[in-house]
Amino acid sequence: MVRTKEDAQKCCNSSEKLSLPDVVWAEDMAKLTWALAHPARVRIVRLLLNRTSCMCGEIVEEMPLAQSTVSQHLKILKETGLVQGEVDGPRVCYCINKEAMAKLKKLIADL
Amino acid sequence: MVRTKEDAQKCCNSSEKLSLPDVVWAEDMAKLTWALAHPARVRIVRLLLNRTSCMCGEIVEEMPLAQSTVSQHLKILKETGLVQGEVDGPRVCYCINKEAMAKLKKLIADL
DNA sequence: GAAGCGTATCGTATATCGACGATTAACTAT
DNA sequence: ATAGTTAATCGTCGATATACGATACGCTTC
Repeated sequence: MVRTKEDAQKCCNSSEKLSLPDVVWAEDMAKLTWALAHPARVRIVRLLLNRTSCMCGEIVEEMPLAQSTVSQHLKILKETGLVQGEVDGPRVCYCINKEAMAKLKKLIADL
Repeated sequence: MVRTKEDAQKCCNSSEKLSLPDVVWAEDMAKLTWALAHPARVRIVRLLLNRTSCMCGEIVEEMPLAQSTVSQHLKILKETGLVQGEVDGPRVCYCINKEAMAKLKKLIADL
């Protein structure tokens, strides 16, 4: 346990100027991480990564959620760019956006 | 644009059994990513990574938020394990939990 | 023990999330 | 056109997140 002011100094001995990271960068990061900040969305992403692409209906089948709820999660994933949907007649074929995924991975890896 | 059922088949040609990832794993991932799912928390984490440790008050100074709000974000970061706080007399010295950070990085990298 | 400092917690208000069923929209096939 | 299939959207509700000021707590110092 730190006890004195000197110890505190030692504890926080970084003398570098306290420069906050770019606000835009933080919002970017937050947006992408937020896309994965729900178990259902994590599972959807994992599912798509395993299958290269997937019909919306197939996703619904594998989730203990209503179709409308899954659709909402997919909408969020699309908005963050992590997932793309391609219309296929009455169906929609979802797949991972690899660039967005790479961006997320890089952002986290570079933390 | 995909047009026929055959094309759809081609689009979603994965014949592997649709096996969902572990629910626990998904919740784990969601919990950790949720910790970063807010710009303020991203900035706090970045700040701590730059400084190895930091007094709560210093964090508050750099954020456009009230002290109580920053304290709440720190609480969330502590609950997810990403950040540790060490009491130092009247102050609290925060630092990154490197194991938790490594876990997050691995989870994302292995996606 | 009283005062001062730094942080956590409480209480509250607003906004957003997450879930669902119902409905609508888009496309196919008959 | 009509019916059927699939996905998106709407409306709603309860739960949670986020923000703040006010207050309580813990520690140090006098």
